[in-house]
Amino acid sequence: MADPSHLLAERVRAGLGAAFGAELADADPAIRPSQFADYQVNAALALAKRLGRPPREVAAALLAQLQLDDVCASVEVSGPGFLNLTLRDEWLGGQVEGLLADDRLGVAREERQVIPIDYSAPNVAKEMHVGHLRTTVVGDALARTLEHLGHDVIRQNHIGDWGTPFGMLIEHLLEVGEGSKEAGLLRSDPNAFYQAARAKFDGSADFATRSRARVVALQAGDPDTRRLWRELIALSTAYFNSIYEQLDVTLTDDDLAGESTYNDELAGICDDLERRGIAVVDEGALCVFLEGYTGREGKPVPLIIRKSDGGYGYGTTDLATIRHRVRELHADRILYVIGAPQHLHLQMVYATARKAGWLPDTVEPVHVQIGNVLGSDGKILKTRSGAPIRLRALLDEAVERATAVVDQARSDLDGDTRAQIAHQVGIGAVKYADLSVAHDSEYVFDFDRMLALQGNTGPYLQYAAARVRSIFRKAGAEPASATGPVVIRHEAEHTLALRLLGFGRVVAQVGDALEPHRLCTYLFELAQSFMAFYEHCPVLGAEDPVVRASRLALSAATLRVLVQGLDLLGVQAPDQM
RNA sequence: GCCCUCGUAGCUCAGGGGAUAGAGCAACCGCCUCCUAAGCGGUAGGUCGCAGGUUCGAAUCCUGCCGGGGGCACCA
Repeated sequence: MADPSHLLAERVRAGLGAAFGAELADADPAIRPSQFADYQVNAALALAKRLGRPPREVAAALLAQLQLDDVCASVEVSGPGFLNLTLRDEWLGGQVEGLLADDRLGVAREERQVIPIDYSAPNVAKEMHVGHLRTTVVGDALARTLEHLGHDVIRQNHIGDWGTPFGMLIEHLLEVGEGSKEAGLLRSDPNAFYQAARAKFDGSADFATRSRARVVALQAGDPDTRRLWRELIALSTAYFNSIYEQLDVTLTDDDLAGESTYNDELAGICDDLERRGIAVVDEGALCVFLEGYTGREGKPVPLIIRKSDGGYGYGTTDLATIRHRVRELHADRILYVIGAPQHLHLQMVYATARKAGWLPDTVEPVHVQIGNVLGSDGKILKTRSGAPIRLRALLDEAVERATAVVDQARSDLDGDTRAQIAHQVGIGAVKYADLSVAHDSEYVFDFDRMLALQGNTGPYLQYAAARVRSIFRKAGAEPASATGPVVIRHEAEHTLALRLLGFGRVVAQVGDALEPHRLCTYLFELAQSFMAFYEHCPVLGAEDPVVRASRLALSAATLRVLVQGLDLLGVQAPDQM
């Protein structure tokens, strides 16, 4: 375990026991990062009252019993009763050497859980928008991170591939002809296809009638209709995949688990719930009423599982989905990386599934709420209102802007190399922008800020990694060959080393709290620490070969943590920038 | 009306019981004969929405209020 706070906590507990008796040995040592030292121990303040002694006296008594000489260069009582700990440079150096010898860089393997993750979930024949971008990017980062922690992640792309709009879409596809240029829009500009179908539906009573009939045929399993439906899906998934590829997202066709997957189970679910009295017919619809869910005027809010026209909504498919994930996939945790507005609905689905016995207490469903993306007016950014932003256009523009910068900054490189870098930087910038803010907070969408290439951004982290690589390129050495020994003499080295040791803890936190932005914050601070080190501590120019070897090792460790961390986020690190 | 969520520097956001509340952007001042200046160092900028409460200690926990956003029966 590379993270120093584990060891410090152990030592402080032992000290507490020695100073105040065994019954306090299990007290919270309250080790925290400190702005006045490497760490601070806050235990004395919390224990002062319990012991009936002044906090500073408690701190002094604890200090007298602490055995930290091998780890800390100084331990002192400070302020009202804090203990400030500063780690020994030699100890830190040894820990970094340990990190370099560890191919997991201090990330512990956790007890294996099966974790289906529901994310991305775009709709067939529709453009992916900024909302999809966020669930896709956040979900993918969680999938990568949990996998790295040793879990069995099952990606579930719950695409919208069923429902009444398909009558209209199929009729439109039939009219424009399969293989036509119009049909090809499904791959490149799905909204154009959808809107054309919609326009016909709204403008022609005859078309609308045929569309409705087509829905019936689709549900009845009419072979021709089914074939056309599959064609729609094939074209749409080609579009999704092209976006995923551009975004460097790990989703593939193997992860498709669309709504239609559960069609055959829906009637059975309804019958079962109705027979057991969990669902009742109300105003013609089959509903589940749950205690504690009331809406307007105190009226109970139902989870509708069968509409009054006999059709099924997403409540029913969501129940089928959760049952499948428990029964067939043997899930331990189920992640729903879905928009925050759906929180109530999901709570009701979970509660219904629990009531039906499909979701045992041992299985934890978690809604990873994705905050709405707002326009500059502070209102929700919808594709309908205002100028819709096509995801494809957004990604292309990100790469274009990066291209302009790379072309200008690195005219020495050939065109292909520059294009490759621009792609990694542009896409990385967009993904990092989505990942670096808390997933449940709403944020104001701003092209310029998202695509900015300075500050707390993906490109800043990529640049830090590129600078390390540049050092090794210049040295003609491989990072893997830089193994130390690590001797720390400069403050910037000390700070960098300390930072490096925190990686495993942060990754574990991300897996636990499901908050990738914590990893972003960590990596940004690591990159900042490296930048300061880079400015103040010449690596190749170091005269003392021992110092040079040590700094190379610190650089190598930084590179590995940065690249690994960025990889967990789904962001690539270019070789040079 | 009920429920969820947010309110922290001019802007975008971290921080979710501990010291003088942080970062980026924007502003201002410095730094390329030296491993990539997409960088580094510094200055300035905040009654943490308001009011109570709990606590030795509250931006953080509790209650109320104000303000923004969202949700609340057949679109998913």
